[in-house]
Amino acid sequence: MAKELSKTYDPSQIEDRIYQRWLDKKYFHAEVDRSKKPFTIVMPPPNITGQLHMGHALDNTMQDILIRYKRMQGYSALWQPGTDHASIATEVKIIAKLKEEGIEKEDLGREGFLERAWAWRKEYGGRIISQLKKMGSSADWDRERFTMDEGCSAAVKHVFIKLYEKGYIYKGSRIINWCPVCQTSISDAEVEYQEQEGHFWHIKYPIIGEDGFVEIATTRPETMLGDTAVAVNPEDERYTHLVGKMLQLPLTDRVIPVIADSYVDKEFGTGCVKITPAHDPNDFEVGKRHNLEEINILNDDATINENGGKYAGMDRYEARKLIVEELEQLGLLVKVQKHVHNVGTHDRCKTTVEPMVKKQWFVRMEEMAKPAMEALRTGELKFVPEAFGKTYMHWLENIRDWCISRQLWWGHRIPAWYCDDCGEIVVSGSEPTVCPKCGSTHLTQDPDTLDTWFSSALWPFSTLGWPEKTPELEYFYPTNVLVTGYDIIFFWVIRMVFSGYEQTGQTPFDTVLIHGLVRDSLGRKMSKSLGNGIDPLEVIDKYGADALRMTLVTGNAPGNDMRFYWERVEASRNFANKVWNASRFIMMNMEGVDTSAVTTDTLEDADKWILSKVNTLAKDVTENLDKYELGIALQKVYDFIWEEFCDWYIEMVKPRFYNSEDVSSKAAACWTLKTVLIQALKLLHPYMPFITEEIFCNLQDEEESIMISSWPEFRNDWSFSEVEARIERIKEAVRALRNVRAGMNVPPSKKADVFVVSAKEEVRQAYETSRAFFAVLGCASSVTIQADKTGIADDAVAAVTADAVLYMPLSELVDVEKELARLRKEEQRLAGELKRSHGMLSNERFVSKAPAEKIAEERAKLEKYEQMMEQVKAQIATLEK
RNA sequence: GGGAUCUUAGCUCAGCUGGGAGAGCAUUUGCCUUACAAGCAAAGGGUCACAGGUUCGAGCCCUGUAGGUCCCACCA
Repeated sequence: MAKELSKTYDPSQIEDRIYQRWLDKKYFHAEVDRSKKPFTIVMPPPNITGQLHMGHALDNTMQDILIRYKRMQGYSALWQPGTDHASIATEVKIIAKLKEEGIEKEDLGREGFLERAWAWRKEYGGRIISQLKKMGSSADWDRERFTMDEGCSAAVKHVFIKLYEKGYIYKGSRIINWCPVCQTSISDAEVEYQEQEGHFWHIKYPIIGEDGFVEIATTRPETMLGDTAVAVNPEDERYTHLVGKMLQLPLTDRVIPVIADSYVDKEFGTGCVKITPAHDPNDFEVGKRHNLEEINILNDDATINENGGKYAGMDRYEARKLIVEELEQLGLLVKVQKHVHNVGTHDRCKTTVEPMVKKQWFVRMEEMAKPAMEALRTGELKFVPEAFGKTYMHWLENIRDWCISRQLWWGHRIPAWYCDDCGEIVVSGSEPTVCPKCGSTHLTQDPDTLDTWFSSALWPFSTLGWPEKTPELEYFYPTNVLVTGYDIIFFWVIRMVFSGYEQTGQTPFDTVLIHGLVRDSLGRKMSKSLGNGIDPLEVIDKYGADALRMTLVTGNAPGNDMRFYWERVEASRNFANKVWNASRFIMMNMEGVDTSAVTTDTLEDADKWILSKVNTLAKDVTENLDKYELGIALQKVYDFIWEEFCDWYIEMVKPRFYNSEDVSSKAAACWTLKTVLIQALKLLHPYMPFITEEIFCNLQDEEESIMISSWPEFRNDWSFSEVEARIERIKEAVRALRNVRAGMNVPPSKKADVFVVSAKEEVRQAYETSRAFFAVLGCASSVTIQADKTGIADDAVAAVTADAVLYMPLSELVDVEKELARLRKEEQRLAGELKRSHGMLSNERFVSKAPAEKIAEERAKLEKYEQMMEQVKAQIATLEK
């Protein structure tokens, strides 16, 4: 039975209660169900250190919309949630917290530190999940996973061992990016380049055995301590005579050769390049080609090490300053130029990274990248919007081996042991007791952990039980759509795809739906340092989760960034209130009305019109959702509810409740209101789950929840195109009336007699059935429908529509001159339309080439405008008399 | 250097396979009409960056130009 609803919608009273009920009823839980088709989304696992921000809010809203939609369509819809251990991010936080307590990481030791880390996870790991719940997220929380839980850890080990045995994982001494603050290696993807103003130091290296110098230029003079050659281009005639000569490396007692390598650009700088194989990726390659010694001059904290001689112990920048000074004193500094260049920084802490040669674990990428590229080519994998597929491809085409070892404690420990006696590497799922090579029982496990993305890369299948062949894996995998921001395509999407193909032989998902960033109102990235972030929880607190969700998907195309304005949230809140009040109106009026006898045959024109409209809406919205056009679909629902349903239909129907004794008419209206509202609520539910549920449950008793009700489908028996056209004509007439009245500033309280004149019988018939609307919508005191102008005052105001002229005798209000001006303006407008229409139809090429449908359309328009023109001219003539 | 993307109303943005330019906010006018003033009715406001091209027809497709944003590469 209908209940009383409060006058304004108050989400805070409702959301938590509804969410709890959904949880209690287990609506979010998806089971393997062979009678249904599966639909799966894996949630990008938020970091356990994380707090909900607008990025999560957007990402999860989009996923929730899709999963709710599919669930209503009858799929067994699984939204697989979980959290990420986020090795480096978490470790940094824990270290900071320990520091507050005056404890160093090393004081605790590895075991002690991990205990603290797990305690942290226990304390904060659930925080972001509870925040996601505030958003209304309908993820299957019973299946919540963690990247370091038992299953995911087993999957990680399994993959590591498999790839190692296949030769795809190797340990090697290669140049990697080193963060001196976090004291760990990082992958190429984690290096962020920042443009910085630096200097270009030109330095002379003396040639041994002759009076002369080679001039080099560098942005990092301190690295000269690790120089083992100077290179020139083999085709550079300026220097060919120097190749093979030896140079004295200043400030050291090292002697280094001049070598020839095509890597050197003749045009750039002096054409001579100092080669530091241990601290520059390009130099590293050159060094390999020429068998140069790699001299590491840095400690892990970026101070100079013992290889730097007297500079040992100094910070890299301190050493740089001193070296430059000393070179100057020696007269070896030629000049210093200002130089803007890109400096690699660690994306987490923004520290300038140092390329260093270190022994690390790598994943060989070349082979695994192939199926990932092929997937996009064949269309097995697609991006929405498509353009991001190019970004994906480009990265894969230029992919380099992935450095996966991290000098951290929090994470998956690398399952490799070294024999203390013979150095043999043993990779194994469990701790080996003897060295298979020498039989020694002294084995030590590699201290390093894996890049956090190594486990995330397995997320779509590890969460479903892989490598076990679970029913879930078989049923829900491959998943359907992955929703994420464009900023983590490289980190995550690509790695999931190649891992999916390598481990399961299939793509992990067929569609990647990309969204942009939520920026502040000035278009800046929301960031902690700027302090311009808006807390989604604050928005929910003030306006409700539905309003926030709606704001995040309104008027935004996939992949585009959006700006956050509080005004937009208000607009969303206003819409929620509109829906609330429309529902309130319906519930107030359906009390005691028996609708059991209503069939589509007993419906009136207006009823059929709105029913037909909502029917078409269902079809359109479904199509848009299937194309991931979430914003467009919502816009359509919004327009329908606010304009068609509230502003037109509800107003049309009021007389049937207020002044009518016609019980069957009232019943038809009531049935239509309720039916159409339910359809609209269902279409709105994925976007605004709370308010739609609250209303749905108050409105009817047959079903217990909108979220498990069925998605509206197009039905032929609800399609009335002729009635639709008829009512649209009536709306046009009402609008024309209102327009005229507003133009003369006639207040709504001033009612007027309305005469509808049309020579056509069927037109008069249509107005006859809709005459009541003119009173309620057009402030008419009476409506007279007739075939000609008999009995209508000459100075009555005329509103000309396509099929009729509506006259209002408002003599005392009418300023004839102003009225004539208005009509002349209308005449001008019509003349323009007629000209355009005539032009098109007299264009022989249009008539011969355009589709027949378009031509017919244009002819109909022409006819309409001709009729209207005739009427306007007649009215002008009448007034001019 | 390579690539992507954007340029549409005062502001922020939509605009699906080409067929008479839309929304929200803001502005102006009139309304407390018994669901809603978080509302109702109406109005003004756009050479769709610019120049070519394809087409019967271009905001949409192609080429170029200018400006903005982002990503990749990293010439020491």
